[in-house]
Amino acid sequence: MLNKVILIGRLTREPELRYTPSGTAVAKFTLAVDRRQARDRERETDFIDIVVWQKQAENCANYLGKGRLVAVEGRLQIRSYDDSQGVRRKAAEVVAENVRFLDRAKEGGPGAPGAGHTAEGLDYGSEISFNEDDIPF
Amino acid sequence: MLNKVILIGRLTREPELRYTPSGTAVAKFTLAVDRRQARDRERETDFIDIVVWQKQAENCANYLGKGRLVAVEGRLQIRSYDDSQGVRRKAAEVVAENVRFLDRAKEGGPGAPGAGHTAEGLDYGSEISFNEDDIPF
Amino acid sequence: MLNKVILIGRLTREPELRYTPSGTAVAKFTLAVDRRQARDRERETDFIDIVVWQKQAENCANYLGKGRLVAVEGRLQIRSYDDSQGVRRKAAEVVAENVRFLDRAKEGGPGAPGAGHTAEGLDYGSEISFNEDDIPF
Amino acid sequence: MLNKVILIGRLTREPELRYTPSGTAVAKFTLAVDRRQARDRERETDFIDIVVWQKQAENCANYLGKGRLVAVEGRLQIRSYDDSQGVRRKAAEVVAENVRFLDRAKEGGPGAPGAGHTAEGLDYGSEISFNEDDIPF
DNA sequence: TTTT
DNA sequence: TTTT
Repeated sequence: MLNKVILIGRLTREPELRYTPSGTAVAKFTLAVDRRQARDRERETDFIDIVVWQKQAENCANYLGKGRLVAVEGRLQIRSYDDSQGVRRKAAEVVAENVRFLDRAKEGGPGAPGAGHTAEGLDYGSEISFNEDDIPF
Repeated sequence: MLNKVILIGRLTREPELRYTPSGTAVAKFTLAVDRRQARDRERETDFIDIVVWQKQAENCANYLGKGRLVAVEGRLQIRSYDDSQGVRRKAAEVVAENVRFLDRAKEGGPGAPGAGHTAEGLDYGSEISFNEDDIPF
Repeated sequence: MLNKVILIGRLTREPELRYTPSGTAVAKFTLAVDRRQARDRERETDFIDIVVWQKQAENCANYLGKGRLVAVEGRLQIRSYDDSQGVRRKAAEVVAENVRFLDRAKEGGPGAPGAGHTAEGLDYGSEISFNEDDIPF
Repeated sequence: MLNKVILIGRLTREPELRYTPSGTAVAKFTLAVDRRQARDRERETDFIDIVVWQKQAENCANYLGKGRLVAVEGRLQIRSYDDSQGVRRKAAEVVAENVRFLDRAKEGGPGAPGAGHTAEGLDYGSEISFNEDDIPF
């Protein structure tokens, strides 16, 4: 009924971009999300698989690279599949609805295809917005 | 950049439904959200104004009534306006992106226009969905 | 850095309660979380494993049963382990920080050890709270 | 019952730190949270008041300054009060449970009391953590 | 398999 | 009253 995940973490590698047979863009990457903890405990990290679709998949592939800090909003999806031995397995991933870029791309580095590219410059796709001045109350 | 609110609470009254000049539906209601607290402290409640747009506004007006339990997902919006004395005021409201109905309408009561109406039976509007079996990885 | 999950769904079975060697209570259960979707598509559901610790583990074991509707707030944890064939596997679960009971226990049914037990009657454990009347601004 | 807010934005000014009569630290600041929107629309921003208590209040006062990017997790609180004309008013603020610092302090600038201070170096206060290797399942 |  |  409600399934909402919000993560902030760093990409462990470049996003992988593919296309479905019908031509829809899909990107995958892994996010390293550090657990907050007492100073004296060794750091622990969750490595969380992210799937992004459509326009945002292409934005991620074009502008994100290893080590970049992002905020991901999405839903937790548990998929069941049979492995090569025919054993039923489960895979967990976060299907991102929004990916926000929280730091700048390094100059000339991977995920930095040109100067001046930032999340601000991206095409967010269509998003319906309303003007609250119109509220008839 | 990120502005996400998730609330669970009960409606304090019937939703009010209006239309903008351009014909877009808008509903408003107030949610009573109890704060969790120790048993011995008196109960405290936040009364939070909710605004809903379009199809969901009409769903809320048709199926929700006073006392109904809902989950609201949305964003916190702070509006500035000048009051009748010309003093600058601020108003806070949650602009709902999704309203989930968590209990059943009472038979024949307000917000229960007919038998068998539940959140499950509503038209959620268009929502793009992808089949993970198509993921080309 | 930030890892927040909020789910609403129904328990697929009774919670299992255990204790660590050091005596800490842990409960596990699975939540069935329906994906929202267009009316004509078949219903799909994510089955998400939940882990709860301490006082809340015991509350869940005492008051929750199969089919109960709950809201879970927690973090997504990805654990790595080696299976019986020595193959590295990953397990995903949501470590709950809060479990809210959204419907009443059925009379005399499982998860209903006595009359009048509701989420409202539970001991939430210690929670620091501040009185905003004290704010010195 | 559930009241969860997650924001990412920039401080509009230095945090103000005060103490209650009983000696508890409270900090206040305002977060500028840009709304995502189509490229051609003028940018709109919500200015959201944040209240932080205790140890985190002091961390914010010591390490944050104008323009710093943070993630805030908390709850939306609506307070009622009577203004100087005796008119009942409402104030909305987010009571932060966690404030994460998402960029580095500028060298020598305000909110940068010394070299090497980052969110990582802060004392997070006590946080109970469990070792999943202990899970008795 | 992993990020700062 | 406001941030990049």
